[in-house]
Amino acid sequence: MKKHVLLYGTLGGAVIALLKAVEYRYLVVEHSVEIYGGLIAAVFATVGIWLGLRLTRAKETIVIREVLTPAHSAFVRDAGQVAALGVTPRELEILELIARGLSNREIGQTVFVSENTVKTHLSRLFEKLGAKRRTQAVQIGKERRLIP
Amino acid sequence: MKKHVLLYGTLGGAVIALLKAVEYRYLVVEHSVEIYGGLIAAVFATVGIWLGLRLTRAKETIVIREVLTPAHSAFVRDAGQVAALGVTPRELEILELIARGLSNREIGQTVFVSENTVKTHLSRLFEKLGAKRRTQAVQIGKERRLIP
DNA sequence: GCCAAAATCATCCGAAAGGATGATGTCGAA
DNA sequence: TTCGACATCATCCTTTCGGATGATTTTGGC
Repeated sequence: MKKHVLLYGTLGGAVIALLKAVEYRYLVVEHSVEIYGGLIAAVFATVGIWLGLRLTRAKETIVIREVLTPAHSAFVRDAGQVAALGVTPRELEILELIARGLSNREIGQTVFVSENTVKTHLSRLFEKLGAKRRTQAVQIGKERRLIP
Repeated sequence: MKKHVLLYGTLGGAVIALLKAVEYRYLVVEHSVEIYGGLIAAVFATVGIWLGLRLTRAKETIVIREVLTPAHSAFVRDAGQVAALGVTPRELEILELIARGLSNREIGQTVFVSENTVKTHLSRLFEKLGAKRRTQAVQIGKERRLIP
């Protein structure tokens, strides 16, 4: 949370500084309140939404997903297996993305972490699943009903 | 999304109107830019975060639609897809082994060909399926009913 | 506030995978 | 017999994976 506070502080400061600088140089000051107000509002609304999204991002992976495959019933994650293997939510999330065929880099980009982080998650996951390769991890994951 | 735009518009208008009203009555106009900027920033950041939270919360309320086809029916390879993509039997065979999590070397050993051969089969397969990685090939293969 | 689990990131290094290309060999159809 | 599809193998080179290790930061409970 500290990071966020800092972020806001800095951002606010920057915006205000920018406004001051601009005010005395290029823009007419008439009706500036509306203009600047709108500007600030827009910027902070954007940042706010972004932040809000980030805050809750992947809060819980317990969401049950439905599959379009017309041959199988709804997927229900086997919580027992998850607990027995000690697989964390993040690891599950990444396993799913691997099953979708993403590379480590792509996974990092979609969940907003570095490729390195993805790799460490994977290392641990492999160990927990007893897998030597990502394809094997996917196979085991499906077998144990960790992923659809 | 229209609702959000409207919401923001109205809110922005309200805030600015409020500011105007206040400006001419109670507050000193000196340094008002900073004060109002901060105010607007705070308000919109809050609203933004709140909105962001709402957005993701809604996303988590995923509905579970489901098809009621009987449990596992035997797998039937989609010959049409196979023909359409021009995938050869050997390539299919290897794709299945990949889906089981085998490495190229292991596949070569189980099918009695060299690792190099496996690789060329795979290269062609990837091209036909439009896959960049083996995991992706497996995903596509399952999707198109080339493999169970 | 403190602690443990989870998540984050990095670096080094070897192994595996993937791309590009060329060369045989086999077999069935034209 | 010639041609084309399929299968086989190789070499060179780049990218991606995965293992090992160490470290910091968040976070949830107590």
